[in-house]
Order: sequence, then structure tokens, then C-alpha cells
Amino acid sequence: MAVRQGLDTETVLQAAIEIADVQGIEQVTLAALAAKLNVKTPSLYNHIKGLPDLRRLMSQRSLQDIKAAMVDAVIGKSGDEALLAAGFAYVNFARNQPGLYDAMAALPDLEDPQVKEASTQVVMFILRLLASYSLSEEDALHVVRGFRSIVHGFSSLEMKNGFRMGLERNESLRRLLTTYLRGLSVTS
Amino acid sequence: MAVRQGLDTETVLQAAIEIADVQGIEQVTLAALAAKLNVKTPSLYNHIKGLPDLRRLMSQRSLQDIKAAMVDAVIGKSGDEALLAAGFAYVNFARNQPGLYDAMAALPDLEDPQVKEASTQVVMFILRLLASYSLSEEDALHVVRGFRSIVHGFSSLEMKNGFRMGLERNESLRRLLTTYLRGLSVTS
DNA sequence: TTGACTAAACTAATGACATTAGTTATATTA
DNA sequence: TAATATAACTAATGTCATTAGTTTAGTCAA
Repeated sequence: MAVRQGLDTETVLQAAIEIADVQGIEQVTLAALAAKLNVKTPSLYNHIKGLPDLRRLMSQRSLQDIKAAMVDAVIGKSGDEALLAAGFAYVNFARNQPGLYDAMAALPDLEDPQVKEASTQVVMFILRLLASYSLSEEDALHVVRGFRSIVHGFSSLEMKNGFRMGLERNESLRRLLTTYLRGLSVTS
Repeated sequence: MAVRQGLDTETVLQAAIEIADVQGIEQVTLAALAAKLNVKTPSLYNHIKGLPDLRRLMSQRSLQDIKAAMVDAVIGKSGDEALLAAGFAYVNFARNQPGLYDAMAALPDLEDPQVKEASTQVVMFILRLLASYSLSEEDALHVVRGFRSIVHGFSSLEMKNGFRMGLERNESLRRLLTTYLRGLSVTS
């Protein structure tokens, strides 16, 4: 025993994400994580500072991956088409990695500098999608808040079984996003 | 010692809500709750089945209170004005009772019949607000999903310090809701 | 090759917490 | 006033996170 498992922070993080996605975020305990990695719980402290630190790492990774998914989705697209694609990419990320997404959403506060930075990256990405709309800086920031509220709210409700009617979910999302975009295009 | 405290389920629930709103949902432990009520932890089991049961009760109450707040907000209003008022009432509820709101949002699943019923009440309320729009049943259900996504997403992000730019938040919400409603009103 | 060092694993211990079983004591009510 | 129901209790167990201190496996320089 006491065989070196060759762990590092990234491996621990990956295992935590896997537990979160398969069993749910509340099952991400150091005990479960250690068992999965064939190690005793205290050994994890060589790679992470503790459970709060692990959750912080998960939040940060979640934001980075969501941004990457959106960046990929908008390749070759612009305007409404790009925003629609980004919105779907966001929601599909939450669908594919519910535990990791939850880790981001469940973070009590976004005080940590690195998490804050990852969050800022998401905001700046959306701002760039809005560049072609010729909005004032203030207007654009309100729209970013709107867009994020929409995709996060939809993801969150869908994930928690909040949509119980037998209604096509992608159609709901498509309508939500296009309705909002249509509202933006009308010079009230 | 062993003085009767006159506890009942409602009193326990109220105390839990108070802890949640003041200290955060993660501080709602049976230990903290018992201390607040001048009782030992096991005594709580005379009134609630356990921690999961308490959380279920909190979710249910949260949904009921949100609906009540929206019902109150739309008195004497109809159409867009009513939806806007209901949206603000929803978000203001989350602002005033962040812990209770979190209890609802943090519930892993909405399987419980009573929670489900409370959730259905919210959906049916919004459907009634949409009655004057002459939408098909299917269209109306998509709009309900949209509306809920918007207000929940906004509440959730705001609560988690997700909006960090120095931008008026009520203005963001007002624009989000009115933009969506404007999009609805345009016969694409 | 060996010796020293670094770091990754370990054991042991503590403290917070939820939960259950079984007991005591206080109201209520017949 | 006696009997019953029940709200509180104590005691015990098990899970978990965390810290301190120890052992041991790789690494690297002499």
C-alpha cells in the first residue's frame, strides 16, 4: 500500500466533475472523491486546499468551458444567428454537464479573483457578439444581463425538472431567445 | 430543564427561514435551528421528519409566497403592465428573502407532490395573466417558460453577485421584461 | 550509486453534524 | 385524579472535513 497514484490537481478536479455530473453536486464529498481515486481523504489535501477550494476550482472551470462552448458555437455566425447559437450552446453545456454547471451556479459568492476573471470573460464574449448592434456601452451591458438571465434561468429550471409540461424544450428556448432578440430589434 | 417550548412545525419552519435569510441557506442546519429554538437537535424530529423534509417545506412555502406576492402585485393591472409588475414582484421576493428563495432554487428535484402542486399554482397564475393575449394553449405555455426563465435567471444571478457592473439593476430588469414583451407583441 | 531532499501518501485524532433508539416529564383529557 | 399522548431529553452511531504528525516513494546532485 501507499502506492503513489500520481495525482495532481487536475486529476482530482476531473474526478470531482465526473462525480458531480453523474451523481449530482451534493455527492461531491472528499470521502467519495478519495474513494474514487483509491486514496485516503487526507491525501487530497496535497492537491486541493479543501472542499471550498475544490468548489471554487469547479466554478472557474465551468465558466471557462461554457465560454469555450459558446465561442465554438458562433464560428462563422454573426448577429441574431450568433446570439441564438451561443444561447443554445450555453444551455446544452448545462444539459451535458449538469453537475459542473451546478457547481458554478451553487457557488455562494463570486468573490474569488480567478472565478471573477472567468466570469468577466463570459461577459466580454457576449459584448463582442453585440458589437454589430451599435448599442451604447450602457445599453449593451443591460442586454448582456438580459441574455445571461435568460440562458441561466432556462438552464436552471430545466435542470431541476421545473418544466413539467410535455412541451418541446428546445422550441421553448428558441422562442424565448428569438422573442427577446425581436424585442431588441424594434425601436420601441 | 426540559421546559416545553411550545414548538410546532410552523414555528420550526419560520426559524429555518429566518436563518436562511440572514445567514444563508447553507447555515440552515438542525444544530443551528435547535440552538435558535432553545432545544436539543433530536427534539426537532417531533415536528419535522429530518433535514430533507425541512428543505421540502421551505421550497413549498417559497413557491406559495412568491405566488402570493405576484397575485398582490397585479391587483388592478392587466396585460403588459401586469406581467411587468409580476416580474418585479418575483425578483423583489428573491431580494427580500434570499434564503427562502434559495431553498426553492436549491431543491435537487421537484418530485414531491406538494411542492409540485405549489409550482403548478405559479404556472397557472402566469397563464391567467396571459389570458388577454389570445394565445393558443401551446404558445402560452412556451411564454410561461420564458417568463419564469427570465425572472428566475435574473434573481439567481443578482443574488450570487453575478451582476458586478455599476449598472442600475432595476433598469436591467425593466428592459429585460419589456424587451421580451415587445418581442411577443410583434407578429414576427 | 548513494545520500539528501521533496512531496505524496499514510495513520490518528478532533469536531461538526444528522439520525435513531430509548427515556423522562409535561400537558391534556377522560 | 389517573391515564394517555407527546414534547422534550440522553446516549449512541455513523458520516464527513480537517489538521497534525509520520512514513515512504520518487528525484536529483555529488
